[in-house]
Amino acid sequence: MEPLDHKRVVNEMDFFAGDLSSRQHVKVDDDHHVLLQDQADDVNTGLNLLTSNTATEKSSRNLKEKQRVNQVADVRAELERINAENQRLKLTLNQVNNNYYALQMHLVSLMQRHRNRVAESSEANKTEMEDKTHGGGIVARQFMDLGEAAKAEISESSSEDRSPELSGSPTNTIVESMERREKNSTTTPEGLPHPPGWLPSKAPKLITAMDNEQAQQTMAMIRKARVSVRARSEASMISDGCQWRKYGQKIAKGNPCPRAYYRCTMATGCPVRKQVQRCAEDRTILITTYEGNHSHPLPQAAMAMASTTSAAASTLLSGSMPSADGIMNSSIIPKGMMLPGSTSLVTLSASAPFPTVTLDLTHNPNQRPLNQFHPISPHLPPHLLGHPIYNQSRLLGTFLSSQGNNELIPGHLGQNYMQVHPMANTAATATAITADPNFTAALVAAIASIVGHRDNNGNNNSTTSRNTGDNST
DNA sequence: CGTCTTTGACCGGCGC
DNA sequence: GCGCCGGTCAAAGACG
Repeated sequence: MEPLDHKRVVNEMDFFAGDLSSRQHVKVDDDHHVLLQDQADDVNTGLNLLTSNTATEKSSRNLKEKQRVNQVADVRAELERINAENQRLKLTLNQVNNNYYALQMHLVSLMQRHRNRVAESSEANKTEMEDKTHGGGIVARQFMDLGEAAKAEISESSSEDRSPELSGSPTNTIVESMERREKNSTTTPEGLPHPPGWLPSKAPKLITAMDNEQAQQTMAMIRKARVSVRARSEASMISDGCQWRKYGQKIAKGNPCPRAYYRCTMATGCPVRKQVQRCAEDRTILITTYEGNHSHPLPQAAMAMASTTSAAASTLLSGSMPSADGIMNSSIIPKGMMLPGSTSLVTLSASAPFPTVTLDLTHNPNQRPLNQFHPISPHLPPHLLGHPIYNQSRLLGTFLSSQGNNELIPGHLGQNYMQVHPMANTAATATAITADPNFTAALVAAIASIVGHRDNNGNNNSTTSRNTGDNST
């Protein structure tokens, strides 16, 4: 707490000069009583402190006493305010999560219905064409099969029969995004107009060798699209709701910390892999890189992460791909979680070996490492750092550093828990949270990625590892 | 005994 | 062609 400016302690002091709406004021009334007063409802908190201006020493003593009282009141008020804010954020987050999930289900069901209709109509068209062209139809069919194979390669689990839960995985979203883009084309390779909802590989299509090659290249890129999550954690792996089995470990060049390779074991044959590695520069930062799409329903806890990462991956590959390393201010964070005026806390990289999205959930590296195993100890973090692995991401924003605030609301990606800490450290913390939409957006996104853990009552340790130590990283 | 981790071997891509 | 490097495989061992 900063020492008070005595000159300001005349009649009214505002310890939160700036922006908070529900802050408390300390008032000295006409009888020299120090009153704690809430700006919103003008409630006298009852801390009447008799003051005197007759003797200088008394005045000085009283002043110190006032300062102490002010400090206590300040902390108490902040505690209450943060608690209220915490509750409000939790409620909002729950609502947003529910809405997002419902929308996702709705969208997938609509798409499935639409595709069924398209498949039926194009099946009829195909039969008609084959009847007309005889031999030519055979050639066409061969190309069609190529197209089908290529498509089947990317969406290793068909989007037709996957459950709505699956649509949250990164590559699924990308594939759908591709399909949407191709749908926007106006003609088929044969020069025929596309029927509504025309899909390149679901509906019959003549694919030239060139098209096929390009398609395969694009699809290979999609398959390799990655989402990287940087989080501060002392555990060997962050919990994301899925079950993983370690299948390898390597020392990668440029980082003395070993990189661990995991594959999803929630279903046999699930192609999803992830790499876990500590940041070379700051070993309290854990970098988790996801690749592939799940071939099985995801639990709610995993859905949250999948939603966040899929939105990120989708943004990377849909629309304009950055020609070089760059930052896109697009809504990586699912729309419902994005606050107005906020920018994404994500860095995109297209020049990496694979297109990579980095969600940075770390913050000031000078902050002490957190006790990973404390159930409520999180540090959430808007501070964006570059991607250490590919050395190509850029700083998106360091809004708090510009405000001179190094202390943030405690929050981090815990092994089993995620909870906004009920108490912030300083008034500046509270100010930063409310004032900066970027922080709130980051908070929401990060919480969303692990919110399911609390729902699971802590019984959702994603790893099946028996390791208790951090021996892999 | 089944499951999982560890770790050296192996493979493929890429640059020189 | 060769070496480097990232990624994966699979045998062996650990663990409950």
